[in-house]
Amino acid sequence: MNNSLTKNVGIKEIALAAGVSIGTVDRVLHNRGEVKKETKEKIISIIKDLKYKPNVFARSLASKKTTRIAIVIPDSSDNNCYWEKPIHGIKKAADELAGFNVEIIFEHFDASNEASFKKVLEEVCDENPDGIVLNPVFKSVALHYISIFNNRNIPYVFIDVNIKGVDKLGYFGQDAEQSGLVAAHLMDLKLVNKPNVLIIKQANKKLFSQHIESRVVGFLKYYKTQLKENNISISTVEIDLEDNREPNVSLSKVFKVNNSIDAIFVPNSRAFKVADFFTDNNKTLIPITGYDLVYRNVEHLKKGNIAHIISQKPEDQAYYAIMALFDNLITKKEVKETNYSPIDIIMKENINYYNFNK
Amino acid sequence: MNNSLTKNVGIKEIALAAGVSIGTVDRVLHNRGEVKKETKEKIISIIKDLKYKPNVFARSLASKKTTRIAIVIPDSSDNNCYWEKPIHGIKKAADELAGFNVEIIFEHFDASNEASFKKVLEEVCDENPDGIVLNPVFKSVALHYISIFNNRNIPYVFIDVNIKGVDKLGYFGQDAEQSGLVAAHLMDLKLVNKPNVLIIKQANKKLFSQHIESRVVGFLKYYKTQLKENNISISTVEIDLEDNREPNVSLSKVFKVNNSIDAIFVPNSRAFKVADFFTDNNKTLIPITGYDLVYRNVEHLKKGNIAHIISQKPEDQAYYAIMALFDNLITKKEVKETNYSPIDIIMKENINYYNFNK
DNA sequence: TAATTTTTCGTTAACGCACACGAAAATTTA
DNA sequence: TAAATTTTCGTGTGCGTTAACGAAAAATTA
Repeated sequence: MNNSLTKNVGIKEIALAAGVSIGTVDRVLHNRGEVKKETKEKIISIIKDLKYKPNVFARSLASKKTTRIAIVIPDSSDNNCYWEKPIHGIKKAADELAGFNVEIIFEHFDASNEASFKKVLEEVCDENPDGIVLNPVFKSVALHYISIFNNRNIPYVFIDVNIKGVDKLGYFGQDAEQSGLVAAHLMDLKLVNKPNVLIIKQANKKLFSQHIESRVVGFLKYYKTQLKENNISISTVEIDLEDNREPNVSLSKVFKVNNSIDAIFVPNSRAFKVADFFTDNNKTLIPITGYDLVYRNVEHLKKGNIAHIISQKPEDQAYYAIMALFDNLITKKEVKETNYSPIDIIMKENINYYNFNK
Repeated sequence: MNNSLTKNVGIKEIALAAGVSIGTVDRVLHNRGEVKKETKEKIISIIKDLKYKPNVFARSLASKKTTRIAIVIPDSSDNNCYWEKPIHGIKKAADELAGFNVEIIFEHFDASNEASFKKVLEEVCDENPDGIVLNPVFKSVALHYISIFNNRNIPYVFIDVNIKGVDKLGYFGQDAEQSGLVAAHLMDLKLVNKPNVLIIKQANKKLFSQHIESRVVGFLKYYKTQLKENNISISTVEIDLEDNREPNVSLSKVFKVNNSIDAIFVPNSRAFKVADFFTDNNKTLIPITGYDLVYRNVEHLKKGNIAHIISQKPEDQAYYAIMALFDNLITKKEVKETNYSPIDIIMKENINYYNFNK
């Protein structure tokens, strides 16, 4: 439990070893020139030999420059209040980083509008921050700006949505497919006798999300891998939950045709709208499994109108993303490439131990 | 998102406002005397008014004294490997605190031996640390030493087990009773038709734990509050799971008498022993719900031999306890009195997203 | 009241690093 | 070769805090 016994070498020791002054050492450390080539090389090799690690405390004490971290996430609308969540994590990180000379540049865009995403990324480029936390929903646009970041040597991490094969520092989010498997298992616990399960997908193509698609894939996979394919009947309906008349219109139709649905899976954060449909119309409830602890989901969960919620700790994702990025910027500490957050299972009984944001 | 615009006040600003020198301010900050009563009070009020927060960097740069935090938890035996877990959290905290001049004094005792507990606390008293993280399993002994800590003004936090009504800084652990409710709900999902549920309690009286007792209380409460009392039959058996011949002997007996048990609830971390009983004897498995992600539980969970595990993030508990204590020691930041950790529901499908340690 | 002790306080040098300033050394120009 | 540049480097100050040292002020004693 003891910290390293060897005294940390500082720039003073390096200067001594190299036969120069600390000023010169400092110049090569921040390579701001004005050092003869040979001495520079000599100092560099000594720095490596002695395994110099700057004292972050002394550094942030002496330095007046602030590191600037940009955060690019969707704004939270009435229809997509999920993105309120990460803000709490951002605030927490900002609080802890206060005093570390860190400035958080907070940028948000309209998640249903690619142009808005582009505009925001343009602004980020202008700001030229030291690091970026990005929710890269629109892949092609994201890729364009990512190449700019790469050129400028600005490190970035992804949050919530991942893009593979790019030079990101890391990804912070959930294993979406696996979360679908969990949802399926939960339903499976509750259902018996070849049940009918309804999956409600988002109809509006503008809002297509690979992430949510993966949840459905995982859900279906469960029954395949469990060899229970023939033990269940799954139907799917596409509804535009952004439309205020929905899901009333569509679900009414569905239930007119098929009145024997035993459970519903909503692979996005709007399960509460489905629960509303049941309570508003005084229909007998059937188990609903949804995602994310947004306010209205929590309400229904507490009342028992929603059976399960899969949660992904969005606050933590934002918090850890920022902290990891900061650590990397300051101490060059490596960031794990994939940082999956837990797949939390929330029910009436344990909701109070998860619903933290004040 | 901008950090406070007001420049952080330092001891210099305080000195100016009080009309004294920084030396005097420093003296009251560390109350090392040699300050007139009136000036001391004046300075203290100014410190509060100006919301002074010491600059931890400058402090750890200048200070040569280390703050010493003692941690008192059981050692992990073969029969109780749960306590391996918090060590990871302790290591993580120690890592992050390295450089902040923090020394972790790690003390462990035999959880089945009150004298060992007493001996360790005596040692802690000799060490005279700046703060203590304590797992107060033996209440009466704990109370004795707690009064000593109070006298010496040594702050302490509880971990895993709580004692109410004492002057602790805070408690870090799970709401045990509520976790029993969750366990019951999980079983309820899986069972139908007036099932027989067996609860396996720890027989050895030396190991009595209020904490584990509460889990059973919560479990039973579920069926009461759900008005399902008459819809289930619950039997209890006391087995000393520390005994190597167990649970073989006792469970064999139980199943000889009653062969229609549908599920088993094990309110401690040794569900794997019960699972062993089934696999070793080639008995048909029934759903087992247990606690804690110790290695052998995880193995069984992955294979499907254990249905659910309730987890309580022991690493986090230790980590947060230490960090909160440290924060309080350094910045006098208040510690929330009750810090419940989430009641995590772990199944085969999401285990990989929780089983973090190395 | 003067001398002595005790209480109370201000000054100052670190801690490890960043960076401005100016000086010495090397190079170029006249 | 002397003067003017340019390159290369060392010195010194400050970041906010700690803590040692010693000085001033107050209290006590003679």
